[in-house]
Amino acid sequence: MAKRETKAELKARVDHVLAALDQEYGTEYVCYLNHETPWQLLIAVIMSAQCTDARVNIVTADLFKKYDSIEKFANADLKELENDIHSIGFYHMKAKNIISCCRDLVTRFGGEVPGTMEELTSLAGVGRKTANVIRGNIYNEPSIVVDTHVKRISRKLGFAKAEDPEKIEMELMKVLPKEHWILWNIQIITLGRSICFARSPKCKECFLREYCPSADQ
DNA sequence: AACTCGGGGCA
DNA sequence: TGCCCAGAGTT
Repeated sequence: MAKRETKAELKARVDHVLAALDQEYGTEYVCYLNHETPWQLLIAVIMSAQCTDARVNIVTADLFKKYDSIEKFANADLKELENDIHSIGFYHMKAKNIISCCRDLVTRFGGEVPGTMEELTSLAGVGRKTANVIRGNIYNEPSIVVDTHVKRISRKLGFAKAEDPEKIEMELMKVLPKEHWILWNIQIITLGRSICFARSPKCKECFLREYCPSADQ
């Protein structure tokens, strides 16, 4: 952008971007992580930190057969669980956090996954990103999931300029219509995996090209 | 704010 | 080989 755009201009551009995302990816909401229950989603998201959903899904297929309840995880042997999730990386910390998290779910929350940011982030291995996935998916709360894709693409589109994920969240809350938040998250992640790569993005093929100040060419 | 944890994918 | 990747915890 040559000159600073006004709030009205930004809002108009946001609307165009949302419409383009809807047209390209559709409005059907799909969660990438395999889960049948809230606690399974929680554990899957904890494991998804810094690795792809596809790899998490490979692990969870067997994992949720072996550990078919929160209590099984809460009483799991650390070394054994580490081995069970060995292929996803950061397995030591994640295994330790999963056990600690599930013990808390049993002792503090009656075996249920809580729904507030404070409660969720008090659990081991759960930060704002994971908490917002749960709030959005399980509790249908308006929640912006700021991962590296959302962070990068929000910066490129000029929707948020902060570096701190929590501040990005706040900036996006001001810009985006909240009924779109969950869908927007999924669409942005899809865009990030298919076109808007961190390195060598395919701007020429991007359907948001005309709305993106950072597009090449 | 910087550092650590980690294996898999890909050039 | 080297570099990147859907984060969170600790100092």
